[in-house]
Amino acid sequence: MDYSHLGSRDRLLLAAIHLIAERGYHGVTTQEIASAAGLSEKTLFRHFGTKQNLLESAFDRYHYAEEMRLLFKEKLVGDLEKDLLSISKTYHEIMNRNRKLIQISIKDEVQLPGFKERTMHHPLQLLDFLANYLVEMEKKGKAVCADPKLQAFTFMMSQFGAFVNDLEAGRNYPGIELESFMQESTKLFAKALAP
Amino acid sequence: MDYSHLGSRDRLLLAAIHLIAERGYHGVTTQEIASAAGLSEKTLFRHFGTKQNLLESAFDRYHYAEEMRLLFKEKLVGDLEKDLLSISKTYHEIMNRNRKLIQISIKDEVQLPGFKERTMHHPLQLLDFLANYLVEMEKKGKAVCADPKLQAFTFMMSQFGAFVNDLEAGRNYPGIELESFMQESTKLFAKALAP
DNA sequence: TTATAATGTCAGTACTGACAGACAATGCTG
DNA sequence: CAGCATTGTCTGTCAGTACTGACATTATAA
Repeated sequence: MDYSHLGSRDRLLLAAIHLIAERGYHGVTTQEIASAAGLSEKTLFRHFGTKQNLLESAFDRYHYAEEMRLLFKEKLVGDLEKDLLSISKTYHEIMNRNRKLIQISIKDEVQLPGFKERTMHHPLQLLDFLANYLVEMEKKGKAVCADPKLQAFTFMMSQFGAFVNDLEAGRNYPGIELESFMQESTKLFAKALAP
Repeated sequence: MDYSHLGSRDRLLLAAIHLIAERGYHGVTTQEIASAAGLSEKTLFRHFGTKQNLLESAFDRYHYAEEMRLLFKEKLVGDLEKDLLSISKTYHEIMNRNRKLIQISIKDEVQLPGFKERTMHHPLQLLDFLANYLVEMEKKGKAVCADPKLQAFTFMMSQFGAFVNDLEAGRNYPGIELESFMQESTKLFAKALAP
């Protein structure tokens, strides 16, 4: 990775995220992180004091919910399949942008308080948005939802599962691309939820 | 955990699985594993030689595919929703029985060659089984499948996502139980795949 | 140019963790 | 009981690994 155009602090943060996501918190040394950032170990400690604080600072880069709120407010067109596809695409975009932090949070060997909470806060919100959306669609007669929350949850789990599966370089199931999964899964759910 | 009724070897294996699943390979010491097993560290090394070999031995306990093959051969009744529910239940049973090993394999900080392969081999087989099943159902006029492999994949991903989500004590999404998820998700897919 | 801030170097501390050897204690088994 | 296997204890080695301090070097900006 090339971090050369960034300031020292950012280079250290990115190197840490990259390496810890790959090998875990205890699997990486501060020396390695510093080298990957093209800096000395000393500089790392001057900036962050401790290894743990370095990781905590890295997590402050996690963001997510705002975009989703925007999506639900502005981009949906009232067509079940198209909207689900929009949601799916936005979801994967966000997840991929933060994929390394999410990887770390899944591995989660470090018991930094609030990590999981912080990364889970946003999916929870998405679940709410989606369930509400389904209720709205039902009112318009464009969907039938006996249990909107569970149905929204099922949709999210399929997307989440595909994302986790894709985390490991996506080569777990040969011949299946994320793109075509998004198409197919939204088509399936659109049909399942259609009146 | 109480391993007192087992032999030393098994106690060590179970303790290792338990602790490594929770805190990761590098997050646990051989000393801790031995103590958790109620044995001395020396005994651990007498049995396994190295920490890595201990983990490898633990992974030999992973099994999976045979049950699934049996399920597809004998337990399916030709009703889409019922069969999907059977599959879902068996899937979660197996995954839960091996949940700690799967957790380790997901965290995967250790690059023990063949770990991921061994745990991924079986889901791959399940995907095949399921796709074939859908083709059969289509022939009987009980399902429509434009792309059975992708559709099977979507179903599996929803189950896998729910499983991963449930891995962390299932408290990520309050108020949603795995049991009702299985009901709802299979119902949804049955409708999506119905003619 | 000069003062100041940011970085590097290097040696070192304190601690941890995987693993080995020697020997004693305990069990089981014939 | 005698013998053998299993385990415990204690001590130790060796290689990391987070983190520090002293001092030198470079870059930046007034």
